[in-house]
Amino acid sequence: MKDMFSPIQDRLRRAGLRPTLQRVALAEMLLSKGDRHVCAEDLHAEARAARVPVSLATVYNTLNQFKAAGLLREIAIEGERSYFDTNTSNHFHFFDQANGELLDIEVDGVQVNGIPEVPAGKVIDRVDVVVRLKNA
Amino acid sequence: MKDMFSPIQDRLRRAGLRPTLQRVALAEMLLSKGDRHVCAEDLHAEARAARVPVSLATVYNTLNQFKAAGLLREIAIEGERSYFDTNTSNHFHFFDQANGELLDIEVDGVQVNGIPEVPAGKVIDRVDVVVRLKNA
DNA sequence: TTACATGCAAACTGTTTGCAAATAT
DNA sequence: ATATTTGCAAACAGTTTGCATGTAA
Repeated sequence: MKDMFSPIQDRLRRAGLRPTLQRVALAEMLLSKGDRHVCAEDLHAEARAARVPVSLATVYNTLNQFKAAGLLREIAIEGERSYFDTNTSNHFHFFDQANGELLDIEVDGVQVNGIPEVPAGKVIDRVDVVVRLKNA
Repeated sequence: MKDMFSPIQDRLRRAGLRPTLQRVALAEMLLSKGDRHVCAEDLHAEARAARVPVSLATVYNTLNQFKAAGLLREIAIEGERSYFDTNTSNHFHFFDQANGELLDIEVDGVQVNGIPEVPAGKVIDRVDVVVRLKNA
């Protein structure tokens, strides 16, 4: 049984990241229970609540490393904190301005048409769509 | 001639803001030369260069007041600084990730179709579209 | 004359970093 | 054994605020 590694450990290794206690724990929380939208502070609190010994600085560093490795995506929402999305596939967001909540919109069926020509020497990396909601 | 006020002064007054020296100068720079995308630091530098006596704190306060008054709009781009857009009409943006530049996309012809039903009790406030560019 | 606006410096928030101790390979 | 990672506290950037001074009405 000595070569049994968890899928999370393998995934970190493949991303070039050593599967340390903290990284495995954070990756487990982020990547194994469906799509999530987290900020550093929240994830840190959650980790501490789960008795994972990790500092806030390490949570920040880890989120950035995961983002650089393509395991997470940063969401562009104006405001104080940075948010990260565990869904790295092509999709859009509802943003509830009343409570700051984020919801995924699966991209099937959503289309953006009529985007004008991009400036010379540039190509489209991706298109972000945020549907801002307010109370009715 | 005693009732000759500049259009900018009137506009501030109508927004419930006293047309002080600083506010008039900033409004002039922002609202009278076409659409602009500015951050506080840049606007402050520009004002100082134009010999307008204004502190950075006042630039921040003024941008927030103008935003609250609907004279400006904040743009949701992840990153360090906040950006404000003098174009408050319905439009989208190109965001050049290589240099952080923003460009307006006029909304004529651009359409977003197939947005799913919004959660109960909520309505769409507006839809933000950011087309992220990278070098070809 | 009175309420509001400004400037300054200090406070604050979210985030990053330097360095010594701990851990993965 | 060695390179990497961690934690802590200090540093940092952008932004906001408290208070005394100045200005608009």
